[in-house]
Amino acid sequence: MDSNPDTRPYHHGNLRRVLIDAALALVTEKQDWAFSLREVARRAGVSHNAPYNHFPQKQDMLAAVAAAGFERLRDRMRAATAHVEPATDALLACGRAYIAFALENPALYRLMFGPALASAMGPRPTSARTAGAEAKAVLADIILRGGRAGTFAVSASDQQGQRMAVFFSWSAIHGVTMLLLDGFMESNFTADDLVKGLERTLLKGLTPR
Amino acid sequence: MDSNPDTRPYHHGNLRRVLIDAALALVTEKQDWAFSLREVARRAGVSHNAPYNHFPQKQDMLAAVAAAGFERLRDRMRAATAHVEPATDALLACGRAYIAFALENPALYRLMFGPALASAMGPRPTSARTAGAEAKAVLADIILRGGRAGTFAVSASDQQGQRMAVFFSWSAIHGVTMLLLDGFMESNFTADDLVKGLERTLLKGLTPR
DNA sequence: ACCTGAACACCGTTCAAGT
DNA sequence: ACCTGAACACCGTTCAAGT
Repeated sequence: MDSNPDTRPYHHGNLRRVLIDAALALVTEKQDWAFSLREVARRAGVSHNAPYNHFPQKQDMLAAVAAAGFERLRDRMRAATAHVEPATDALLACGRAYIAFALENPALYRLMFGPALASAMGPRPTSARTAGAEAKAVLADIILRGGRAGTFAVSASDQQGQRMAVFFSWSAIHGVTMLLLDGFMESNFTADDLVKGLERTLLKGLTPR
Repeated sequence: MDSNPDTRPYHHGNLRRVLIDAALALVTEKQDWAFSLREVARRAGVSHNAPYNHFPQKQDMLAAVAAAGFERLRDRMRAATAHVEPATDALLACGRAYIAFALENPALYRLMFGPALASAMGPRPTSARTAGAEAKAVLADIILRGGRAGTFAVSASDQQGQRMAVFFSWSAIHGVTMLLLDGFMESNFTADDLVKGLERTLLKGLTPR
């Protein structure tokens, strides 16, 4: 907001948030998640060392941006599926919203599943992983709902079965999304083909026989 | 081989291959695909500019390494599925070999689906994409075989249906693999759970009802 | 045709210093 | 507690020069 060095206070106040937003804007504009810390600092109007007061390493900033991406994705999934019944419809709507988000923000989506997670495979849960788990929870809600209503073949008492259903549903959506972004989907597929395939993949393992 | 500057010929002969192998070794050793061009050159015992005679940009070297990775994956898939009958067994064996490869070479697998493809989404097919298509073809072979034998519900005449089946099968395997590498799979899943889930995901959409 | 060495602009990170 | 500026080692890329 206040980028004039004469009026800008020495202590920024909420630099952390400003830096994350600047990074998000950079990723979106250049469609490349490989931004430099210095460029983000320039965007935010601070010295190239100011970020180190909020992120010990560049990797931590990447993780924060990835977390912001997961939060946006989670909100999209929630908005697309709230109060949608039956659960089969909710699951498909969730998948469509998920893919739409990735197609609108391909570089951000790659960042979310890329460097931030790759180097954070240690025991401590990074912010990115926590935010990812929240997006996953939206999917879990839908599947549990469907299980309770008898729409899906997952019993409310079989917790391991529930976890498996959630994981493999997410896998299916994530796999389609990634191969789509990577250009491995035949270009003559129509949007209808995609929805039909998603339906097949997502529901076939869940619906009672 | 001949790293002694006195006996090594001025013209290397097969520097391109040597560079790719050095990069592969670096990725494997450091478990990080973000190697530097200069480090690869040092490994190969040449000046930091020698690679530019074989790769116009660093990105092209990344693509070449990714292509080498896809070739290895393709060979693994072939070895695990050649002469395996029926097609259901071949498909599951393929999925298991695929995941095993990714777990043994996580950094390489990330590279294959990461920066090399991300920046090469233009019209011209990069070496990485071509090699990826070859790995995909192994999957396609299995599914076509199963279709002809009546094991899978894909008719030999419905080419679009075949392509969809291949794409969504690959998506399922890729999605499971990626979320696994990213640590989004519950740690209490056993190998049996994984195989069971794979079976469900891969076969439910393909087997005749 | 293939490789080298100097040079350039840029980067992540550290450190002492300012407010 | 938060930010700045100088400094260091490193990087991708270019260019003129060697063989």
